[in-house]
Amino acid sequence: MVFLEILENIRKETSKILDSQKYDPVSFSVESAKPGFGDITCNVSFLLSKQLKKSPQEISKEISHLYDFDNIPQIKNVESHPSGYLNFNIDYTQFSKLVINSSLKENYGSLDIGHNEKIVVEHTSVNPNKALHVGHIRNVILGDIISKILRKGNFDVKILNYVDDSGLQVADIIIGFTELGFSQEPSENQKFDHYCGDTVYVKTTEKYETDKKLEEKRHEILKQIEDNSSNVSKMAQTITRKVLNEQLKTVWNLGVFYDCLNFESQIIHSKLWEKIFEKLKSENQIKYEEAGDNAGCWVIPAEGEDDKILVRSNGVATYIAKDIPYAAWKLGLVEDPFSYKIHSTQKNDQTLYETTLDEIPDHDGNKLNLSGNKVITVIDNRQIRLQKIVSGLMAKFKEEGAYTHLGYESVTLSADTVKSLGLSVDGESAQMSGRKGLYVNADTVLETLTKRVYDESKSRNENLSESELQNIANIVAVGTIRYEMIKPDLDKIITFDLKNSLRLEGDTCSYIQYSYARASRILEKTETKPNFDSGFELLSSEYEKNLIKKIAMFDVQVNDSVNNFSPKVIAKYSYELAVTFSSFYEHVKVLKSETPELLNARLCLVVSFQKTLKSSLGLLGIDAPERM
RNA sequence: GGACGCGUAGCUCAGCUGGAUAGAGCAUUAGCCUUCUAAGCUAACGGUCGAAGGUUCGAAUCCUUCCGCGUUCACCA
Repeated sequence: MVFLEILENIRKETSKILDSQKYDPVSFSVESAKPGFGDITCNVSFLLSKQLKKSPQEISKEISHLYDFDNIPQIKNVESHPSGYLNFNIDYTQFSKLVINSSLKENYGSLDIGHNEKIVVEHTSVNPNKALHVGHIRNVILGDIISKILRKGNFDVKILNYVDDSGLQVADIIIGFTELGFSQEPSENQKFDHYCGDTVYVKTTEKYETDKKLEEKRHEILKQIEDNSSNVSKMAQTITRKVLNEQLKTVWNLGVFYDCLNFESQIIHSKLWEKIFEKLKSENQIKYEEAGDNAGCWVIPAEGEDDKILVRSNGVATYIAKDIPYAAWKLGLVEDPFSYKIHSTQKNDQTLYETTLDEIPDHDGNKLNLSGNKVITVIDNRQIRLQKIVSGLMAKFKEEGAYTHLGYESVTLSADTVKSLGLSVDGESAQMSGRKGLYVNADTVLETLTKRVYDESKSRNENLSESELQNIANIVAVGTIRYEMIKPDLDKIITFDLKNSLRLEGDTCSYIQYSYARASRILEKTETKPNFDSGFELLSSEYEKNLIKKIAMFDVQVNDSVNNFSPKVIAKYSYELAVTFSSFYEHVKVLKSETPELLNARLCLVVSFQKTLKSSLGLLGIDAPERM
C-alpha cells in the first residue's frame, strides 16, 4: 500500500483533531485532488460548518494549524483554501523513494480485500451451436478481467463456463444435419463452429419460415436430446462438444481460460433440480396456485411484478428451473453430485476440468470443490429480470449479495458494418442475431485486427523479424479487443464498427502499449544499470512528479475496481498512466540528463513506470510489448 | 401499458457513493521529427450536462414529473 495508506493516515490524523476539539464525528472524504488544488484534498470543514455554525473557510483555517505530520512524512504541509477545502501537499523527497521502491515489488497494488475468500465467476456460457461473435466477446473479456482484478484483491477465484448443450438452439442444428442433409464435415478448412453457426443454423432457421412442420419438429428433437439414451442425444453430444472445442480455441487466443466446464445436460440428469425444488417447497419460497390463470403451477412470487412460473401445470419445469439449481450448486447449497475429469490442457498449460456424472477412479481432479461463498454471474442485461429472481432466491438461502449478476449492455453493429455483411438496416445500428446471420465472428475480428497491426508494425520497423512482427501483431490485436470491450461503462451499448475498431491512435490500447515500448527503448540504450538504493529528490520537475504520483495511485484504483466490480477503472488508469509517461517522455530527455545521479534517478523512474503499467495492463489481460 | 437502463462538446465517451474551474479521444485549426520510435507531444476551437421542478451552504451527480431512445414483460428455451 502506498497512496491508500497515506490517505488513511490523513484520515486518522483528521479524526484525531476532530476528537481533540470535541467535535461530533462526520463522515468526511480524503481523496486525491485535481490539478491546481494540492495533491490530496479533504472536505471536512464543509461537513462541520452546520455543527459549528461557522463558514467552511474559517473552520479549515483553524484545523489546518492542528495537523502534525510527524507520522506522515510523505506530506509536506496542509493549506486552507478560500473555498473551504483542506489541501495537502506531498513531500516528494520522501514520497518518491517510497513509491519507486514499492512499485518494484511483485505484488505492487495488491490488496487484501477478499481475505482469500472463495468466489466463483461464471462467464462466456455461449450456446454450443455457433461461433463466438463480438457480442459474446464482451462477456468473455469482462468475466476474465473481473476474475483477474478479484485475484489482485486477494479473492480465491474459480472460473466456470456453463455449456447449454440441450437447448432449442442445439435442436436447430441437429435438424439441419438430420432433416436438411447438411454434412457433418465442413467444407475445406472452415472452423466447425463457424460452419454450424454461419451455415447450418442460419439455413435451418431460415427454412422454418416456409416449412412450419420442420419448426414443430424442434420440440420433438429437444425431447430426444434430453433423453441421454437416444441416438439423437449422442449425436448432439458429439456435435456440441466439437463446437465447444472450437469456441475454446477462440477464447484461448484472447488469453481467456477457465477452471471448469459445466454442462446443462448434466445439471438436468443430476437431479439437482428435484433437490432444490423440495428445498424451495419446504422453506416456503414458492407457492402452488390452486386457481386463477396459473392454476396448477408452482410459482415464484416476484415483488412488483407478475409471478414467475417455475413448474407448469403439466408438471414440467420451465427454463428458470435450470438456472436455480446451477446457482445453488455454485453457492454450495446442495450436495455436489458431480465428479470432475480433465477436459483438456489449455493454451496457457492450465488444466481445464469438466463435470461428469460418470463414476470415475480417484485422482486429484474429482475432488475439486468449485463452490464459493460468493458467486458472480456475467450475463448481459437482457436477462436482468430472470437474474433478479435467482439472486433474490439465493439471498434467502445465503446472505444478501452472495449471488451477484454482473450485467452489461449488448453489443450492436453499426449500419456500415451491417452493410459490409451484405445486409440492410433501418437505423444507425442493429442488434446482432444468430438466426439472421447478423453478426461478426470473434475470430474474424481478431484476424482483421492482427493483419492491420502487422502491416502497421512492419511499415515502422524494417529490421524486425517475422516472428517478432507476428508477436507484436498478436499482442496489440488482443489488447485492442480487450481494451475496447472493457473501456465503456457496463450500461453503455457498444456499437461495434469494423472500420472504427482498427483505430490505433488516441485513447486506444496501442497508445498505452506504445508508451511501454518507448520506455523499454530508453532502458535498452543506456549503459547505466539503475541503482534504486539512492534518493530521488532530484526528480523535481512537474513531469517527473506527476508520473510518480500516478504510479502511486495504482492501489487506489485497484481498491475502487475490486470493491465496485468495475474493470473499466483499471482501463482508465492504464491510459492515464500512459498519458502521464508520454508527456514526461517528450519533455524530459532521460538519456541526456545533466549528471549521472539525475540519469540514475530518471532511469529508476522509467523502470518503476514500466513495472506499474505492466501490472495494470496485466489485470486487463493485456501484454506489454518491448518493441512495436 | 408496467419494469429496468440510457440521454454530458459535431461524433464516441469519462466524471454520477453530492463539492472547487464539467474532462478525454476522434474530427477541425495552428505549431513540434539532424529522432531516448511522431502509434507521439504542445496549443486553439468546441458545453443551457435532454426539459422543468425539488432537496442542499453546494446538484452533471440525489428525489419527482415530463420528453426522446433502448431492453424486457409466455404454462418458449
